[in-house]
Amino acid sequence: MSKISLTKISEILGISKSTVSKALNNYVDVSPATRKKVQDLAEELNYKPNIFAQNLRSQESKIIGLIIPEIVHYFFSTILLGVTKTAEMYDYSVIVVQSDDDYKSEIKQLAFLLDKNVDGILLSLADNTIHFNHVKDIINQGVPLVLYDRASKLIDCNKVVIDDVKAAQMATQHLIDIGCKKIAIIRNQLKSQGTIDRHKGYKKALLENGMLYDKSLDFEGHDFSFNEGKKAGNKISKLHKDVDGIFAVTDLMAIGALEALKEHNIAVPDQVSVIGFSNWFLTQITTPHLSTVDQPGFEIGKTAFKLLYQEIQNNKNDIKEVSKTVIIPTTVISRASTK
Amino acid sequence: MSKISLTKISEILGISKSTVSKALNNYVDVSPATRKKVQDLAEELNYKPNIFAQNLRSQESKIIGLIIPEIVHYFFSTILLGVTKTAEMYDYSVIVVQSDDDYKSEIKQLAFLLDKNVDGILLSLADNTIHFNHVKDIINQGVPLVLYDRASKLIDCNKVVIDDVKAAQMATQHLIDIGCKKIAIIRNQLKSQGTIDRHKGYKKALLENGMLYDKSLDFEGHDFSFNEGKKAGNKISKLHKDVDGIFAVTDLMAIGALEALKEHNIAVPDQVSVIGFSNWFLTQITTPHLSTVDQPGFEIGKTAFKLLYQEIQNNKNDIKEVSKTVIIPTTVISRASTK
DNA sequence: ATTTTAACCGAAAACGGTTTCGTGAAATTT
DNA sequence: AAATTTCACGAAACCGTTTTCGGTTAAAAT
Repeated sequence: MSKISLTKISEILGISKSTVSKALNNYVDVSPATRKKVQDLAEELNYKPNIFAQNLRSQESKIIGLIIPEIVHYFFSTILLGVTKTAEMYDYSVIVVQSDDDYKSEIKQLAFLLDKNVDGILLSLADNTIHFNHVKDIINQGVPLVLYDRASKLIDCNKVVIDDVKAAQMATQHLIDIGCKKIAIIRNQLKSQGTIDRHKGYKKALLENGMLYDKSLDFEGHDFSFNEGKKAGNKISKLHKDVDGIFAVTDLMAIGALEALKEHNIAVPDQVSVIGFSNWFLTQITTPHLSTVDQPGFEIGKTAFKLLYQEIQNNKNDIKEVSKTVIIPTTVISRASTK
Repeated sequence: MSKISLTKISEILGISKSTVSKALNNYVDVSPATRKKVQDLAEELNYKPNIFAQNLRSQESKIIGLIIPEIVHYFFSTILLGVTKTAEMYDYSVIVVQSDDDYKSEIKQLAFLLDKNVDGILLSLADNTIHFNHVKDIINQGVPLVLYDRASKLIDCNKVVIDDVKAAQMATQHLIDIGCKKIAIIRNQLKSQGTIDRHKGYKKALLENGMLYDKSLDFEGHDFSFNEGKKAGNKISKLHKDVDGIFAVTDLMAIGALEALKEHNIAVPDQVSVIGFSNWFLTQITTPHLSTVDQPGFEIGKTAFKLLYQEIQNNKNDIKEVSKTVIIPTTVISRASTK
């Protein structure tokens, strides 16, 4: 009934536990005969080394911590999946916590994870964190940490992000390519870096195609919800009957706009083309299906883990490397809402 | 730089590490004076006990494993959130893995978690697991395990589920209450217990209201996707112009049906009322907003953790309790799609 | 026949806590 | 004053593994 240990096996076989350990770990200084004896018995008794003892010895847990601003969220849960699936392949497991997109909570969760002695941390910054000492402290303590998706230039560490400017530019370019002449943008306030960059990308695309940025076509909502998107869509329908393209910085806003256009009997894509951002599951069940920018969450999670893993290994071998930032490419997905 | 340990503190203070340990853990047999000395120094040096050592001693990790069929899924990610938030309050952390809704993978993931020495496991059975020895074995080994959402009567353990029969019955009853006389059901094949039970509930509601179950109003799809829902919606629109109520066993199917009705210019809810199941985020952004049955994921996750926690405590104290099944109540959410 | 080398094994320390048990001194009771 | 109890502390075992460092034997080289 009781768990079997190295000592138990050594007692049964009448050899020392050092030898048993070595036999199981394929050390050279153990004879083929005893090695076989040991391995056979271990197999028979279904021996599993005690992880707690191994952890204590090696001072590592083979567990990483993942801090997510909001777990119940298509994009972030896709990242979570990418992280766990990749971690598994390296025999790592991941414990997940949510920061509720809040600075104070983020600090708490970091402390929670450190208390649990994780080998490293994956962090996406909360929306309202503007000071970074809590993160810098951890990095200075020598704990491997990589930022994903929401990073900050003020923190020197490995990061994996997308290029929001370029992605937004490509989305806008897509509208231009299909012939749109008057393109509106729907966004939330210019607070988070993501929104700021997407706004930049929109303007950049216009500029590079010799089109003027028109402030009256720039619609700002209070957040990036369905309702704010719908409000903006309503305004566009009423005020700008000549708008023929809409770029919304989130899929949710785009779908809101779609709804508003429908209510004003404006045909999509015949009169107005609409493109969103993120490629949420949602976009595949709207009518018409929504064109969007694919933000590959799984890939981001996978890459983030790999970076962290590398950092953990380097740490063990006292190797210092300069920080790098991996940019995951995004692609425009053209569906029925743009033509 | 190096981590500070009990021994280090004891050396600085010139007392034994036993006393230091006792001082920090508020044992009675240590004088107030030395207790204060120790606690002050520990505070000053920011001493944190080494979890690995504690784990080895206590043979517990304060970590539980959570197996989810599909992480990127509104309902399941809500459960995940409920589990982690509750676990935190008990100073437990949770490592998450995905079974991909597959029996073989489920077995692997269970082994993975056991290898990690988790204190207990939360499991939602994969769609295609019909043998349960892998689960029973673990329970017989004495590992605390509770099933959530997708459980089986053939496994004797703690469970937390919803009453699908009752929930579906209530949904159908809601349609009846608002005056529907001819109610169709849209569902997938009668394979998973969930679908079987929801189908039962539908028929039960009809029966109890003296309405006849009409096989031609029973629409079976190949899965529970948007498209299958839409197909069924199309058939209803063509074949049964007098149907005035639709119960779909998933929100996704309901939304598909909504789409089909719209394309046939059938007004919802004026001509047909539609109700879905699960209360996904989606249901709040359809037009009209979709009535549905709330399946409280957070509550399920929370309760599941609490049950598991109790089981872990009982295990430590050699208490055996009979298994119980907690049923989380569901509620009908009436929105614009039913009237 | 003696020395060197290789092959194999085990004792013991280390990781960092917790907990039992024993001991000496002081305080209290007879 | 002698016997008893209380108080404060420390030694040591323990959790289960890994790994270093010697040591013993047998085989090979001189």
